[in-house]
Amino acid sequence: MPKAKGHPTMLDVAREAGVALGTVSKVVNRQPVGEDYKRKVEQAILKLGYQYNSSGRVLRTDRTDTVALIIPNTINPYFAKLVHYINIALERRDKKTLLCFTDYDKNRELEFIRMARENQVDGIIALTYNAELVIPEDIAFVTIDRFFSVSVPCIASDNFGGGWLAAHRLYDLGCRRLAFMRIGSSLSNEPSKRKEGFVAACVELDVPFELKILEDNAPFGEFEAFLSSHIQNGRLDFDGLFCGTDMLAWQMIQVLKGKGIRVPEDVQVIGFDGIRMFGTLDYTVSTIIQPVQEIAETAVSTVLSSHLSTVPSLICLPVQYAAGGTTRD
Amino acid sequence: MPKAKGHPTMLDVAREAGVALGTVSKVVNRQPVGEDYKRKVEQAILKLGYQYNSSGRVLRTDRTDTVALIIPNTINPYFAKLVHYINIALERRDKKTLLCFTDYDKNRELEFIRMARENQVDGIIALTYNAELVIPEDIAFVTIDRFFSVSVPCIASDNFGGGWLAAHRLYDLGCRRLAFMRIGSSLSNEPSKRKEGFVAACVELDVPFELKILEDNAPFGEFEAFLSSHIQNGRLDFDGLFCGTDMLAWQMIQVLKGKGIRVPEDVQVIGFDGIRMFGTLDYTVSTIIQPVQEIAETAVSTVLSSHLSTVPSLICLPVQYAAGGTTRD
DNA sequence: TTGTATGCGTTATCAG
DNA sequence: CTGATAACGCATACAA
Repeated sequence: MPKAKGHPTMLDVAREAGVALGTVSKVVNRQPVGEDYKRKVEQAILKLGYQYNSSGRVLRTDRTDTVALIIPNTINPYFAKLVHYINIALERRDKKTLLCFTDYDKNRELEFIRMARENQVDGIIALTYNAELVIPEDIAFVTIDRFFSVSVPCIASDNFGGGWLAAHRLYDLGCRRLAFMRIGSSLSNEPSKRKEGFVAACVELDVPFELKILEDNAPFGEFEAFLSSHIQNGRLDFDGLFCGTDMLAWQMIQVLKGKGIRVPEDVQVIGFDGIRMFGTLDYTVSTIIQPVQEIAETAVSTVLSSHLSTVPSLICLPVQYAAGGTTRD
Repeated sequence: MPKAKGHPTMLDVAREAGVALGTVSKVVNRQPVGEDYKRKVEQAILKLGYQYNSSGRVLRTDRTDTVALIIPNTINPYFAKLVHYINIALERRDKKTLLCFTDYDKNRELEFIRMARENQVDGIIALTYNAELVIPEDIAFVTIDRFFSVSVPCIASDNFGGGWLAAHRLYDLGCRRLAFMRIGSSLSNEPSKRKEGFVAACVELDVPFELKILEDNAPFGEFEAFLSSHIQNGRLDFDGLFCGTDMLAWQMIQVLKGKGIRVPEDVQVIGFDGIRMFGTLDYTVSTIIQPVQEIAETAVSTVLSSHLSTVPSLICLPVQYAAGGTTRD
């Protein structure tokens, strides 16, 4: 009979079944046990309404089967998708997800890492823009989109290839003068290679191009000014625009429309990310699709196997183009 | 000196500092301790690189400071927003979020609840469409958008009021014949009250209206057929449309455009949820905004205080209208 | 105040 | 294959 207070434990079950504590543990963990014993234990479990309590095992084994996911937020649809597929991938491996939104706050990131270690997580997957982040060596750590060092595996899209693809696509669609726009951290992270790939392709194709890159805190109006400066007599002087993200592409399209420039008739626009309306409907703009599911899957399998220390330090996964109404294909 | 294997524990710190184990515990937990002792302990912690390990406390106190969040996915922007604000609200109270995506799978829901209890979570917040779900009585449980019983607090928007508001708004904007469309579970959950509020307002305003409600598995084409059947000579025979969600509103607008009906010139459309482009830009359609942040805040404070058993069983939070380009305001 | 000792629920070892 | 018992790291009641 269980003690008055609290739930029954394995010991209670053992007493009820008339077997030893260890036997109960084995039954619960599906280890080989005599048929008779197994049945007796199972009956006792049912009778007492025993519920397994993992905190004992955590203390004993240091295994929580939990992975911490550190990401800015889930409002941004790209992050939301990432969180979704990472959780699914962990779920499939019987791991739990401890979720941490940083809102780009450096202190919060540090606090979360501390907390995660305190909770003995089996690993950490982080998407962070914190340049100064010091990554603990004694815990499995995998980053997304941001390379820290060879000892910390980083998973990302083929951002360079995506930029290259965008330029080529615009060229193939008839554009002969291109522009690239982006906003965001001056940090040299993987997504910044989108520009490099774009520029490389432009040079390769021998097509003239413009670049407009804003810092995080720059006033948005600078983009408008940039566009205005390229409009002469109501005509834009470039006919292909590649934006660092779908969101920026969308915003720029609104600005262009406000200035009487038609998309895709006057200028064709390609974004990056592969965001869909409401997550599942049409693409918001023509775009370079990030393989979010593959990124998630790779991050998870990497973080769970990273004790092997034979994992590559940077994994780039292939992107893909999709038309979304802002190009003439 | 810590034992060769593993990290140093409080006992190691105590030995290093020349104090008792209990004293270390008190310093770590910020309980009153003599200045000298405190300093000695802190130095020892630094010297050994001691890291607090919560698994001991969990076993000892049964407190994990963790809440499980069970939700279909994070692809749907409404869910994504909810996850975001719930995590933030928990964070602010120094609680951790254990994330579980069900993808509408009933077995997964049950599995997650079992897992959550196994992990001794302090409470569960669930958004579920499972009608048969049996909610454990011995754990703090709060639902969102779905009322189960008076002993399980449910947090939701004022869905009835939202439907009422939508009809009134359309009327005020000049509409004189209305329609309502919705798709989804036949389950009698809180969101289904959107229709009731809409109907009540139509009756009150003495304005004629149509209803088109599809089951989850119904072919989408039925909506198109419905719209087609209301088009005579290229003109729609109603001038105001209220949809159960922003997503449906968006889809219907595409269908209408395909049939040559202009929005908002020929028909004004209002959705429900308050979804914005990319989470932060313009509203996707004119809409009834759900107070997601308040829902999150309320769910969290309720689940954390639900041992008081004085909490109300249904809390409806006020909604609000916002123009989003699909109405003539 | 500080120190000591016990127990939380489980796993794992080792002797029957 | 089973039974007894010792950890695991921490909190806390109780003794000093």
